[in-house]
Amino acid sequence: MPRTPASTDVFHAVAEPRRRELLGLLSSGERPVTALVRELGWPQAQVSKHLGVLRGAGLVCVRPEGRQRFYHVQPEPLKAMHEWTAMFERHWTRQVDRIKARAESAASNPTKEIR
Amino acid sequence: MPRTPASTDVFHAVAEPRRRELLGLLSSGERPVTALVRELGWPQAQVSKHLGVLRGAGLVCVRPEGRQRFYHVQPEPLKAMHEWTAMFERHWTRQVDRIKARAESAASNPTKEIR
DNA sequence: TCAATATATTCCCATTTGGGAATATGTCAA
DNA sequence: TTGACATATTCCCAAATGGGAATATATTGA
Repeated sequence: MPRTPASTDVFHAVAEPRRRELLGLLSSGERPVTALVRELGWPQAQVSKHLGVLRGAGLVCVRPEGRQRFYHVQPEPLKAMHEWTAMFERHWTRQVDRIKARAESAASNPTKEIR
Repeated sequence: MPRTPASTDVFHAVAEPRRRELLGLLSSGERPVTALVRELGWPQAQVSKHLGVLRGAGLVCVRPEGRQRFYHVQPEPLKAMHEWTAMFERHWTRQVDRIKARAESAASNPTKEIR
């Protein structure tokens, strides 16, 4: 059974907190690698490697300019993730409803045990 | 540098496609392990192991009943993921706008090169 | 052409991961 | 108590992962 490698799978790619941080940074605008290295404070090799994974997952795109490479976010795959999680939206809204109902019931019956 | 283990981190937990499948199944309602094994067709040990990871990440909850254990989705952590991806929403909506604008411009200037 | 700059890739290593098989644990029913 | 059933855990293994250090590649300017 082949596992889905982080190098091509969006979910795996963003599972790494560092890569989320990197993406977050890029979300505020296109940047060359040097800028990322400076802002993140990581070794350059690591930044490049993480960018490589994000690139493989289609989460970022490169625009070469001279000897620099400007990276920017490619949001499509994240949209898929967003939609997958949305599948469970009704669960958490329902849960909030339950909690609210419980709180209200507790407020009107102060002696009653909360459960 | 400690990595975030799949056993406690939501993003890692959900990075595994099998676990997404499992969650998807559970999203349609609480079930005992036996039912999951039957519906998924995986070895029982694997189902239990994946459930263990999901449990560790707070994504599912157990309700013991006799010798069975009923699992159900615990949506809170997914909400966090949903919100994280939402951070990039403006990117994909903007991108759609760009694509639309391009298509419209192409439609009104049929001879112009698309870029 | 040569040196400097920007970035990617390679090699090595410790750790984690998921699968398979076997086994342990807990619960019920006879 | 004993055996069947439901589920979790352990052990072993091959593969993948991220970090560090070093090195390769490409581009620009002197």
